[in-house]
Amino acid sequence: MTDDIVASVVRQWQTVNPGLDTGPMEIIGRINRCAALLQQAEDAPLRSAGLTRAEFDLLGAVRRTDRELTPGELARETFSSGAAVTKRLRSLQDRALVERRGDARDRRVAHVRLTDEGRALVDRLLPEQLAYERAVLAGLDGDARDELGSRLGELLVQLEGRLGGARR
Amino acid sequence: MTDDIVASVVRQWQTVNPGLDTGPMEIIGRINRCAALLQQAEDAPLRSAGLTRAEFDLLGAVRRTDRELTPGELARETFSSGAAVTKRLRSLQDRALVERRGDARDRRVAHVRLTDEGRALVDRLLPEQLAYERAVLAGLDGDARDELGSRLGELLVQLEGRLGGARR
DNA sequence: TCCAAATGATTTACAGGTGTAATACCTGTT
DNA sequence: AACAGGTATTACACCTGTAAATCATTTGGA
Repeated sequence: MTDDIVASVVRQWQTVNPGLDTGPMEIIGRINRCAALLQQAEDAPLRSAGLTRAEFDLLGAVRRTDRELTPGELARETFSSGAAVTKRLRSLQDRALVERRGDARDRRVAHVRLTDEGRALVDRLLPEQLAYERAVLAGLDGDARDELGSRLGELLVQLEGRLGGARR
Repeated sequence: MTDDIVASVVRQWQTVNPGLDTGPMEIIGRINRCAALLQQAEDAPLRSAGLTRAEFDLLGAVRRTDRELTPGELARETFSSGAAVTKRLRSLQDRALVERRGDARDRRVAHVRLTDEGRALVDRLLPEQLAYERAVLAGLDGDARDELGSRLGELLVQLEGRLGGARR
């Protein structure tokens, strides 16, 4: 049983400040650290396809909802600012991965959909990502995986409730 | 038992692409989502203290190791580029939170330490952060917390092994 | 009905942080 | 004395968010 980074960080804090209740770090520190490592690992294949993670998330959001989305909806769906979505859409449109269509009724809004190429790109990249993730998770046995997923789900519900988790 | 965001995203993918093995999303999607929500929540108190999260991480690294660190060590410790560390150090030094000292032997390297103010700031902010985290985690019972921490530790070891987790 | 104000969606302007790559400097070795 | 390798900084380009601007729609009286 080897130690992970967080365990050694916690030990350091305990040495330097023994009164500190470092309990939360064991969970939240690990979550942050896992997320950072995963992003680093998964960004490489995306970059080699010419995409940012944020761009991939945007394309994925359109793909999985299976209908046209407005920029505003995309901003909410991908948890980024409207301005960032605008810039990403321009770039993706220049590369013919998405198309914009104006709304007939309300000329303020636009509708975004994937081009065939955009859709094909997502459908090629997503299985790669999932395969990598599966490989990482193979180090845990099945019960541990199920447990982990459930517990994370409980925590995520807590977090969503505590922060304006307004959601459809 | 309510649904979290990831559950609904997974459902969307299953509807649109039933052949997809979305299993890994249940864990890794949740980790990413939790990390994003936590960072958003914890950045606010930091900003009101005039600090970036990255700056706080840097100060924390110096505080917990309890000795002077070089910029290079800080870059490795905080998982960011050397250039970013340089800029952060300048800014923190301008605010008198850290001090630089040149090495007598090897004049390439510098040694960074906290000023009294820097140390006081970390010691004021860290308990706040931990208290917030404790409040979030209070929604899970003790066994669930222990389980979650252990499982995340196992996963993190996997990830560190798979990526050059060179670590003391 | 008509118009002014309020509301709303999106885009543009600007400032700040980050990483890569190029640069400056230092050390130890041959 | 030159060079190979390591450390820190600077230059540049890019991405992001906040805030302001633009344009369209809806609303609430007169």
